[in-house]
Amino acid sequence: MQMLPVLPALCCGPDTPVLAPAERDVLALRFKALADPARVAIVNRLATAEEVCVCDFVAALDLSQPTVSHHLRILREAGLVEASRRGTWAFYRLVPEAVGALRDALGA
Amino acid sequence: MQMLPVLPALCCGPDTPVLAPAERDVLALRFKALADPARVAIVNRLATAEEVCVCDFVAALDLSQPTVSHHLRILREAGLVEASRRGTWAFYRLVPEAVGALRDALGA
DNA sequence: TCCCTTCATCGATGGACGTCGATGATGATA
DNA sequence: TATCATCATCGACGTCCATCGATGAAGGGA
Repeated sequence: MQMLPVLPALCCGPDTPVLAPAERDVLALRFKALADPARVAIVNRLATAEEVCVCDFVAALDLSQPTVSHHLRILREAGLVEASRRGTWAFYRLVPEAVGALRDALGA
Repeated sequence: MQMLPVLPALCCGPDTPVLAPAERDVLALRFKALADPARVAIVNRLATAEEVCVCDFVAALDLSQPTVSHHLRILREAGLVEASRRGTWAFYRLVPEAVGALRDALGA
């Protein structure tokens, strides 16, 4: 069998539909929220502590208070954690559904 | 009961041990590998295609060939994908164990 | 041998990110 | 009211990252 000269050789067939750009962006945004050692430590701590106040994170991590607040903000905007103020302190806890959705994205 | 003035009030008890720094770093590095829409799309495509050549990624994503090669390099160094050259083309496929380990890190 | 295709690497550039000190907002205490 | 503690926001600085054009390495075909 002879090949057509205008179609020299193909490594793969026609492309299958790609993941929708919107889904790619939201998934990347959530993974980006975990793409930092400090934020990994925060989520890990919340996974076993139910509820943790900011001052505890500042004491545990070796970071300044504004930096810790910055990381918590990123996790909050990604929907992975949620905060509630009681008196002087702010307590953070995990959002299990968001973490579960991220886990599902990595395969059944 | 009256409180000691030098210990005004505490929001939480003594800190529990944090996640080991080495583990935090390696987890953050792998999540960072997924913290980009292009790389999310690459992994998603590999999850349903078994083996895909670079030229297919260049055609599917709206990025230049060097940029695609750059993203594939990051995923390779994170251990999430592996490559093998056959003739002119380079084929990439997923490393299921690495993806599974990342999924396990998000909860049992 | 020469040319073409595929892919990786290099160098540069613009933008995003992590970090901190300073400041502001809010609640508790005296 | 005045003061203190907790926490969020702001502004700035240094570094890392995504992107591209240009170049190089390697293989296939004429």
